[in-house]
Amino acid sequence: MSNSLKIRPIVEAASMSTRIYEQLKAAITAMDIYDPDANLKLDERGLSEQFGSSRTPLREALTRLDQDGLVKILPRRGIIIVRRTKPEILEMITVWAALESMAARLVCEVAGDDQIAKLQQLADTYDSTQVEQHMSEYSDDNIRFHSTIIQLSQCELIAEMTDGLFRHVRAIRRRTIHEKDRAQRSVRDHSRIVKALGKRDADLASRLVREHTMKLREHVEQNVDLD
Amino acid sequence: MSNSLKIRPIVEAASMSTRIYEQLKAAITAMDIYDPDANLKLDERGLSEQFGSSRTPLREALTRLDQDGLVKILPRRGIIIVRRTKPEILEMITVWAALESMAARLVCEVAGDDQIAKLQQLADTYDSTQVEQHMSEYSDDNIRFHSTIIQLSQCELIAEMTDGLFRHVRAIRRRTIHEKDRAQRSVRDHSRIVKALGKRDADLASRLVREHTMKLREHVEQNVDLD
DNA sequence: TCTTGGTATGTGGTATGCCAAGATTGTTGG
DNA sequence: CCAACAATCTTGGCATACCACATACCAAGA
Repeated sequence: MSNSLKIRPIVEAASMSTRIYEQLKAAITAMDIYDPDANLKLDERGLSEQFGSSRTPLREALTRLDQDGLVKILPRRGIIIVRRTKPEILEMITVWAALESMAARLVCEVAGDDQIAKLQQLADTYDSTQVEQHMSEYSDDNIRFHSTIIQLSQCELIAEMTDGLFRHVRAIRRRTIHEKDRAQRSVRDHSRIVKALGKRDADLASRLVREHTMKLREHVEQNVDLD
Repeated sequence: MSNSLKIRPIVEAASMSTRIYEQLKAAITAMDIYDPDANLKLDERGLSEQFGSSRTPLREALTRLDQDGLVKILPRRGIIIVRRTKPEILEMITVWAALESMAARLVCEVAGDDQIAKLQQLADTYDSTQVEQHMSEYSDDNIRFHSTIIQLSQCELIAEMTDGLFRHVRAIRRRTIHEKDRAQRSVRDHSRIVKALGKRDADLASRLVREHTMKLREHVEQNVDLD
C-alpha cells in the first residue's frame, strides 16, 4: 500500500443547467424520434418540475439544445424535438464523408503503426461471411471503427463535428433496412481502408473512406423512408 | 384600384435575445481579438444596460455565443471572448479544406454551366500580375470565391459549418503576412480550380481545392504568430 | 347547424432580486 | 515591512413573477 493519501480530484460539480442539458441530450438521443407516435413536444414548466429546478436553468439548457439543432424553440407555441428531413440526413452523411475522408488522410501522416494495428483488429473482428449473424453488435462496432479513425487523426475539431453528426445519423439507423449484402461489403471496405492506411497511401485511404460513406448515403437515399 | 384592403404581413420582430445575439456576434467578429491590448472581458450587467434590456435575454445571447465558441463563460470569474490558439486555427483550416473539397466535388455534379461561368468571372477579376496592387480588395474577393463554391454545391450544411470557420479564420488574417508571391499563386490556383469544375472533373477539382486551402494552412503555420 | 367574437388557458420572453463563490481590497499582528 | 486573515465587492447561477401572444374552447346570433 502507498503511504500517501489517496485523493481523487474533486469532480467539479457541473451547474444545474449543464446537467440538465446533458440529461436532455442523452434522453433525446436515446429515444426513437422517428417513431410516428413519438411525443416530440417538450414542456418547459413540466420539465423544470421534473428536474427539481426553476425554469431558468432549464431554459438555458434548451437554448443550447436549440443551438445544437436538437430541438426547436417556437415562441409562444412550444418546444419540439426536431426531426431531420431526409435531405438533411443526406447532407449530414455527405459532410461526414468529407470529414472522415480528411481524417483518414491525417491518420496516414500522424498515426503510429501500433495504432493502425489496433484499427486492423477492429476491422477483423467480423468475417464477411458471418457478419449477418451478428448484425446488432456489428452496428456498434461499425461506428466504433469509424470513430477510431477520427480519433487517430488527432484532429479535435473533426471529432467534435462528427460527434454531432453521428448522433443524428444513428437515430435513423433504426429505420434503415439491413441488407446482408451491405454488411458484407462494409466489412470488405473496412479491410481495404486499413490496408491503405497501413501503406500510408493517403490518397487511396481518403478515397476509400469517402466512397464507403457515400455508399451509405446512397443506401439511405434509396431505402430509408422517414415520415 | 382594388376594392380590398392591402395588408402586408407584419414582419415578425426578432426577440430581444436574438437581436442581442446577432449584434454581439457581429461586434466580436468585427473587432481584432488578437490585439494584445484588446479588452476581452464582457460585463453582463454593463451590457444589458447598454442594450437597454434586462440580464435574462442578454444571458441567453451569451449562452448561444458560448455554444458557438465565440465566448467562454467562467462561473463567478467573468465572460471572456475566446482567442483561438494556433493549433485550433490550423484545425479549422484543415476542416475547411475537407468541406470545401467536398463542395467542389458536388459542384461538378449539380452546378449549371452558367453558374460556373460566374465563378470564372470571380476568378478572372484579378490578373496574377496586378494582384499585389489590390491586396485589400483581393482579400474579400478571395473569400467570395470560396464561399461561392460552397453555395453552388447546394449543401446547406457545408455552408453553415464553413460560415463559423470563416469567422474565426478571418480574424487572424489581420495577423498574416501578405507575401506577394502567395497572392499570385492564389490567383493561379483559382483559375485551375474553375477549369477543373468546368470540365466536371470532380477528382481533380476537389484535389485542387484541398491543396489550395492546405497551402494556406502551411502558410499560417509557418508565418503567423499569435500571442 | 354554422359562423364569429369573446375568453380562458398555455407557452415562451423578459424583468428583477437574491445567493454563493471567487476576486479584491483593507487590516492587523508578527 | 510583510504575511495572513477578514471584510467587501464582483459576477454568474438560480428562483420567481409578470407579460404578450397563440391556441382552443365556448356561447350567442344568424
